[in-house]
Amino acid sequence: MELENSILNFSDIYKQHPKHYVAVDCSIFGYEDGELKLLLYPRGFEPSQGKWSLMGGFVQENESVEEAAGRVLLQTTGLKDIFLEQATAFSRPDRDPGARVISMTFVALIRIDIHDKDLVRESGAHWWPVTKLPAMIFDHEAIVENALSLLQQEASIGLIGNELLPEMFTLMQLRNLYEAIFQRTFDPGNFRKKVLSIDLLERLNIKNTTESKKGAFYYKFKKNEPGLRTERIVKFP
Amino acid sequence: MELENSILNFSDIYKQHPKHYVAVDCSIFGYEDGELKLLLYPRGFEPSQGKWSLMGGFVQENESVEEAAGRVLLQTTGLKDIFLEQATAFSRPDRDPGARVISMTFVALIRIDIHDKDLVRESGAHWWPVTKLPAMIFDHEAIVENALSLLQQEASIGLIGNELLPEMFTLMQLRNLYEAIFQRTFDPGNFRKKVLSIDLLERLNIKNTTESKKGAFYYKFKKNEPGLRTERIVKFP
DNA sequence: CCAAAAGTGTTGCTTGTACACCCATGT
DNA sequence: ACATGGGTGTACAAGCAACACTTTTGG
Repeated sequence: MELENSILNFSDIYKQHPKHYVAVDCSIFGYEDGELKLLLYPRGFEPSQGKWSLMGGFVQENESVEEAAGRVLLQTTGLKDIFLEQATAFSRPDRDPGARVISMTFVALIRIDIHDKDLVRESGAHWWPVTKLPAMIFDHEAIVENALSLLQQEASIGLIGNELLPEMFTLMQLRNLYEAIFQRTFDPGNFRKKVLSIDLLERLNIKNTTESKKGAFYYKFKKNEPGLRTERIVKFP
Repeated sequence: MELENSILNFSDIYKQHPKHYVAVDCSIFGYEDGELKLLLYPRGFEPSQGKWSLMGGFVQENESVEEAAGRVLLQTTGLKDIFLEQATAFSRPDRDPGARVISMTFVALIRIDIHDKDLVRESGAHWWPVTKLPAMIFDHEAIVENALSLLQQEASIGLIGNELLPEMFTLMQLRNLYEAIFQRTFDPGNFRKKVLSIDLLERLNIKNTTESKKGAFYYKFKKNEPGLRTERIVKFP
């Protein structure tokens, strides 16, 4: 981070260099009605007014980029302790026409069923199916593309769903989530066997009878399991 | 990146927020004498004088973080078009006691045999085997740990070596590289079959006779191959 | 009864892994 | 001759994918 330069004293070495706005932009994913969705906000001012934007904010003096992202998520969804993962930094000097802003991007997964819907609604935000995304400002489309492939990466080496599904879910719902993430189908029998083979789910003695005649057992994620991101769930690519 | 706020005009929205020093820190890996090595620089001034440091620099106004990393690499190794991959941002507000600096980190792979050895030597830099790294400044040890696991990730889903080995190499050398990266042994026969099964290497009609009695064919990476990071080379973890 | 999902079982193929075995040759 | 790595083959296990089949029950 620092070239040695013994003529300069301590603080001069930093002062030689420019400072930058650093933003965090979050690709917030949720799952609803069998679709993977992304939360976007309408930009309220020019340029690009009316275009859609990822939720973001600026990094302040006293916080890490992770803390900034958590703060933004709390402000916009009312949720604490959200699943957050650092993605790629986007930093082309001209990416934001308003100023030179370096953006650290994040993938956030939230359960649509428990977030603060009023908070989201009054900001004009909208959940967009990832298959039908609107035009976005700046390079946000590239950011989302990057976030999506990171999400697929995650879902392929570990079982995700704890962060996106309701507390209880059927294996069909979990499979539908994976089908939404990978935009392909999975064999129901094989998917079931694979998922149950890693010992991460716990079967409840309750059945969901609304989605099938026979009724399917609900499952939930075991507590205190170290999630082990080491099992291959699906082949990817 | 921006909350709507129609009272404020365009540029005020940015001016409300603080700016930050943004650094790039590169974990520069090379391969030599059967060992994976990391290039470190002695810090020339207090605090932490004498401790070792990753090579880094500050992001300037007119460059992306990738360009900044490339510039730093060129200045320190004399090499252009180095393999560079974004790793994680480190941003704890107190990570650098000199000032609040957000560091974007990179993994760089270079061929030790062709870099500018004089340039490196006169800066006091040293190639450290990754198994015997010295104490480093700030959070650089965490940065290196992160870089190492990213390197393993890369090596497990794609065939690396083009960036670390000489133009021509034997399969034993390639295997030794992988053994250095993963700190484990691989079965020579199985490794050979796996590596050759993805059609990325080209056998030359030259043999290396210095490392074995029988002599082993040299191989090189095929040109213009899209490197396809999609094949599993080794199981990881 | 039929459709539709739940759940289990079977089979064949691919891949990984351990290891045997011959080859070539410098010492 | 023998130790060493080069290179190939084999045999077994694990994982994956395709799909058959049985169960349950609402319409």
